[in-house]
Amino acid sequence: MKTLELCSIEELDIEKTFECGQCFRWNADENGVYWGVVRGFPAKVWEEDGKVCVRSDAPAGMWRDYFDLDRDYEKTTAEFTGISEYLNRCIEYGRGIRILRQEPWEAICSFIISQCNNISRIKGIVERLCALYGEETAFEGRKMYTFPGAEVLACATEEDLASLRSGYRAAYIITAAKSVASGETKPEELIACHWREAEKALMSLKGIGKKVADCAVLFGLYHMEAFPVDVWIKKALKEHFPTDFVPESLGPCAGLAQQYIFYYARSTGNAD
DNA sequence: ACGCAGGTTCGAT
DNA sequence: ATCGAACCTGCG
Repeated sequence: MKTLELCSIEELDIEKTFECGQCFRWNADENGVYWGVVRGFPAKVWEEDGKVCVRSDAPAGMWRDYFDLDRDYEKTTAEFTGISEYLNRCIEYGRGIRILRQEPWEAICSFIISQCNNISRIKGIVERLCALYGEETAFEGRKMYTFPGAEVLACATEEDLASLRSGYRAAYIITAAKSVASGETKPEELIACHWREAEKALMSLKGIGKKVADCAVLFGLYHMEAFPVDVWIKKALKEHFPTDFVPESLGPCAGLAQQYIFYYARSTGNAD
């Protein structure tokens, strides 16, 4: 077990990053310390003396990758700064957010669950899923669970998943799990190919439409071009962007812009 | 109580 | 192509 000083709190704002809606398994305790499990490793993350610290057994280098720390966000953000006053405000408001490089299957499965749900319920379902089918690992006196692999869920039936209370999404989870477990869907290939290809492949699965596919492509397959459009983004686009706006105009990291807009729109609209 | 929540599918025009 | 309704569940 080791503690790492990861980066400055300017480079990474853990609260914004974990609460902006891109992930569902990081939870803050009463001290503002975040607990989660990444790629099988339980961990906690906190701020101390202007630094972000992380404690875990994960191999060196994993956290820089997970938090996308080798990308220059100032430079990336500059690509879509100045396009509109509104977008500038979103960028300013979301400064410190980083796009997490989540596990492919976890992202696919989590965003299937996210459809037509609010964040607290999504988190509840995901937590029950991990407790039921993930591996238990002890960490600083807490029981934590890994995200179950597709091969495990591929063997489950809808009845098996009933206790998750995921509703009609249970069938979608199983379909996707079977596709990944059988090798019909190969996440590594979807990471390597063009993001439109990955989007198309995911959309061929039942229960995955454009929005869920784009979330998985952005957060789990690391294609920063993807620009998921949900009700909040739709509303923001309608109210603050020209009618002929296309996400491609934001450049190769449109997905980051999406997350700034989403976070701002949701935080200032209402929220759960 | 009853509509709605980070959508998607299916059947009817 | 486009348009609703239906789909589980739970929270306000």
